[in-house]
Amino acid sequence: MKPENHDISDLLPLREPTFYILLSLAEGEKHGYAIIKDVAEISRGKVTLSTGTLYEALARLLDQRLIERVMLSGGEGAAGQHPGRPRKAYRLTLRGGQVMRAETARLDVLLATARGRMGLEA
Amino acid sequence: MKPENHDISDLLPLREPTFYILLSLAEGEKHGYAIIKDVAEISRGKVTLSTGTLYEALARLLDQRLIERVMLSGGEGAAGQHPGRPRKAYRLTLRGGQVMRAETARLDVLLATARGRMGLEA
DNA sequence: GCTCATATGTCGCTGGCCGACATATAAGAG
DNA sequence: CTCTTATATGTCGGCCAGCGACATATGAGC
Repeated sequence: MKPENHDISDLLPLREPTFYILLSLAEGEKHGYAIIKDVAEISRGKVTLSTGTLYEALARLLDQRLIERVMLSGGEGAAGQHPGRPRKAYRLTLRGGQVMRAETARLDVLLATARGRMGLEA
Repeated sequence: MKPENHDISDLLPLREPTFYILLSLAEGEKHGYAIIKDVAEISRGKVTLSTGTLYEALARLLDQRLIERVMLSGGEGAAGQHPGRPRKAYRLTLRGGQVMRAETARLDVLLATARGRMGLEA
């Protein structure tokens, strides 16, 4: 076996930035810069990804096959016109979706446990 | 003002081990070794703290005043008899409780956001 | 021509986690 | 009495994700 088939639970406690990146891609495929703006929006300004965090995370997530590169365009006269370097779009893989579901489930249990301990006692 | 009064939100995305340590102390004061066993129990075996993680975290949390040392015993003929080195017990401070509530609130919002994005669309 | 928003990427540092190791002691087995 | 086991605290080196700073590139608008 070569391709390093990691168990999903091995990569599980996702850090906040990583979680938001995958969540952003869960809505639909995007390129890096769009992810930064989207994450800032859905976190209501609380999480502003630095480019270092973002592009390093994307490389790592590609390596873990949680996301994959997307061919942008493919033709037509599609106005691919935009400022900046050529875009590279990414999409959540099935595996990536599994990880997201596993992580939300983990957080769910964590929250339930915390709620059970705080407030009701002490 | 000297004592480095950090804003609560500054220390906010708690890592999983740290979250469990504080959660364990939310139930009542404990010493280090007891925290390790308790965390293993409430996480249903998923989180087993190494002593490195635990004692370094305790030192850090003391520094941030999220927990405080507790005088154990104080007298009587109290059977403080137990194996191992002398215990050092810790307790959650008011500030520590605030951090826990802020963190659970953060996770709550995060989960709601994630639920809104996944499943309902894509 | 200059600046601005868009767009991708690298690098060094830091902080928290982790495994390995070190130390200490009381209880119980043999 | 010794040996093992469970209890108990602590240090150290390495790793990895995040982060700020820096670098680069380009189309649009002034």
